[in-house]
Amino acid sequence: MKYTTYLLEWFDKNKRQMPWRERSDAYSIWVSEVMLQQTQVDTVRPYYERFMERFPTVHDLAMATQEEVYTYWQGLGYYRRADNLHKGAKVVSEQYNGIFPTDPKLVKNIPGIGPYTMGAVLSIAFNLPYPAVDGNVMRVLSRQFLIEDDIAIPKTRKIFEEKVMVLMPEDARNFNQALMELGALICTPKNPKCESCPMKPICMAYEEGVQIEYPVKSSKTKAEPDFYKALILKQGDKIYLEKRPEEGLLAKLWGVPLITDVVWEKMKSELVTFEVLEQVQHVFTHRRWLMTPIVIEYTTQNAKIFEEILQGEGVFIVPEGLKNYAIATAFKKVLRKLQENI
DNA sequence: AACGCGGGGGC
DNA sequence: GCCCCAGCGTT
Repeated sequence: MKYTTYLLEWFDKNKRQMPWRERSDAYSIWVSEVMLQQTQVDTVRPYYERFMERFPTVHDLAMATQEEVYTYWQGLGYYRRADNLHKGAKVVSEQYNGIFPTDPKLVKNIPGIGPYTMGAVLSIAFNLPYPAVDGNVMRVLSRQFLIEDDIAIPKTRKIFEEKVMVLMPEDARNFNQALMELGALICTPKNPKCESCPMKPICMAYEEGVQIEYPVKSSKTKAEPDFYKALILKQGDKIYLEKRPEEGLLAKLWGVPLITDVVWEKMKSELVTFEVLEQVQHVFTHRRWLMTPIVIEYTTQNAKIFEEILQGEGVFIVPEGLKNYAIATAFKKVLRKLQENI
C-alpha cells in the first residue's frame, strides 16, 4: 500500500533518538517495551540507561536479587513489571539458554509479556510480521478509518490487530514503530498536528473534521481519598522503614508505617510527645492517599505502644542508608517533608 | 469483562 | 481537575 510507504518515510526522517533504538537484540528491546508499558518515553529514558548498565545481558538480570531489581525500578511505578521481567529473564536465561524465542506460543508464556509486548519484541527485534497494538495505534487507526469500537473494551484490541495485519508491509519493524511514533508526535490525544501529518491525505477523521471524537472510549470512576497517619519513628538520626506486604499496592517496596485515624487516636492517648507535620498527598490511578506525617521518638519506654503495628520486616536506618532500599514515591514525599522540618 | 496496579505530563 | 501514557495478570 502506497500510503504505508509515506508513513515509513516520515518515520525515517522524524523518529526520535532513544537508547533502545541504538540496539537491536531482543533483550534490549524487551526491557524497553516493559518499561514503556503505560509510561512515557521521556520518563523511561534515564531508568533504561541505568538498568542496562547494571544488567547488560539477560543473564545478569536473571542472576540478580529481587531486592536489587526493585532498587533500579523505584519511582517508575507498576512494580509488578519489574518482578515479571525478572522472572522472565530467568526463564529465557535458564530454559532457552539466553536466546529469546521467536515461537509466539513460547513468547506468550514469558511472564510480563502480553499481546502488545510480544508483537513489539518480535517485530522490532526480529522483523517478524506481528501487530503491536497499544494506545497510540488504536488512536491513529481509529482516526484513519473511523473505527468506532470502544477502546476501553478488551476485545476491541483484536479489531485493531486485524487492521494492522491488513496494512502490514515487509518492514514490520519500522511499521509498528512508525504507527506509535505518529501517535506520540502527531496524532496526539489533544490538539493533533494534522497539518504536518503524512497520513492526512487518507485520514477519514481529518476529512470530516472529527479527529477529537476519536478514539471512542468509555470513561471510568474517579479515586476517593484515603486518610492515613504516616509514622516517622526515630532513634536519634535513624528512621524506621518497613517492607510492605507481598501483595497489593506498592507491594514489596519499603516505606514508613501507615495507620488509620482510628488507630492513631488510641495510640495518641498513650504518647507523651510527638510532632505533627503538614499533610502530604499522593495520587494513584485508582486511589488518593492523604498522609499526615507524625514524628515520634522511639524509646524503650514507648516501644510497647507500637508492638502491634510493627509486625513485618523492619529496620532503623540512617538517612544515608536510604539509597539502598527501594522506596515508593509516596513515602519519599513523606520523608521529604521531614527534611523540610529539620 | 472488570479490576488492581504508579507516577508523571499535558492541558 | 481530568485524561493519557509503546499494558499485564488475576478473578
